[in-house]
Amino acid sequence: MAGRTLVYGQAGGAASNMNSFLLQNQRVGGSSSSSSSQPHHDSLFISSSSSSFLGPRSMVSFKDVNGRNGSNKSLFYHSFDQDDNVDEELEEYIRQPDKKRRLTADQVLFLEKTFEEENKLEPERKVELAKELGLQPRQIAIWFQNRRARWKTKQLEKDYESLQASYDSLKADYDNLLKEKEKLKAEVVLTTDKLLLKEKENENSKLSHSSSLSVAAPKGSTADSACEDEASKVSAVPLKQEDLSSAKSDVFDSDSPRCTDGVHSSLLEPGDSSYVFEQDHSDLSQDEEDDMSKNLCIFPKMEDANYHDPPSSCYYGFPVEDQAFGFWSY
DNA sequence: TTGTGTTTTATTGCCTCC
DNA sequence: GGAGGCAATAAAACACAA
Repeated sequence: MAGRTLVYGQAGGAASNMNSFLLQNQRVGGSSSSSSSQPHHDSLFISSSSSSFLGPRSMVSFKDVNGRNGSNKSLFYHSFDQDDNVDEELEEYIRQPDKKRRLTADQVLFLEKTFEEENKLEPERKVELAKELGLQPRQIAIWFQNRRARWKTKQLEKDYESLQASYDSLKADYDNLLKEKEKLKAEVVLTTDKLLLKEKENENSKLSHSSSLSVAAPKGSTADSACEDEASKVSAVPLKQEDLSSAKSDVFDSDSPRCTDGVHSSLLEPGDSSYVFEQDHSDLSQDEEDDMSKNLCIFPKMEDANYHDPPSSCYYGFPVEDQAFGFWSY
């Protein structure tokens, strides 16, 4: 956009009115590093005979931002009428084309303060600032533009750090919950095992009682025998109330040992003396009850002909593991 | 002193607004 | 259509380790 490109070498702007400029060696964050290939001069006086404005290379001295050493005209404006004692070498250096000059620390400080108050400049304010600092309005605009870009970058970094912290915190919570889930899952398995063993024990006592009444009772299936064998190994431990409530509210793990031969129907036989617990949905909302009716398998009674072949996805009226832990998933 | 990475100043091209 | 803002980029100035 050529129309916007400012030719700094042309006379114009506030600084062009100056007869001469005092250049300082003061640089932003700069050190008078010996490594610098540039000549160092505490102050450089440019002859007023030089008719052309030095453009962005023009650095105007100002001793004190607060104006303690300022002139009447401007805090940063020093006018000198002398046009002699100018080292030609220095002048050549100063006039070097395409050489960038950094703003002085005081100039930057002043601009920073201004930026704190207003990060965008009205055209009038821009010209005013340019006069104050002895710079081209275009330089002021560029400085503010670059400053806004730096501010934006910093802001993005802050936002990123903030998001990172939030993520870390959430991740830690998530990990803790996962651990807790595994712990609870293990408890469920343990409780389920206890409950199964207890059932077998009850069933055994029932069978022995009935066999004493009917001597020629038929022997059960192989699975029955297996369960009986297993149950016979279990000592008679009274079932605690907490075990029952835990088993009621939790779910069974598919990995846990089980007998699917139908003896568990005793759990759901309210009339039976060995009835362990009843399904209580009183504390469930209607929606939850609906969900249960969809997802849970209502066990048939002993008389049901299909009783011995319950759906594989059903177990004790609880969803099988994959579904059972679904509501614990995140 | 030199090589290299960072910061600052300035340009360019595109976009939006009036 | 011109003015001004922004993103991307160039390049000088600067910092610093080896």
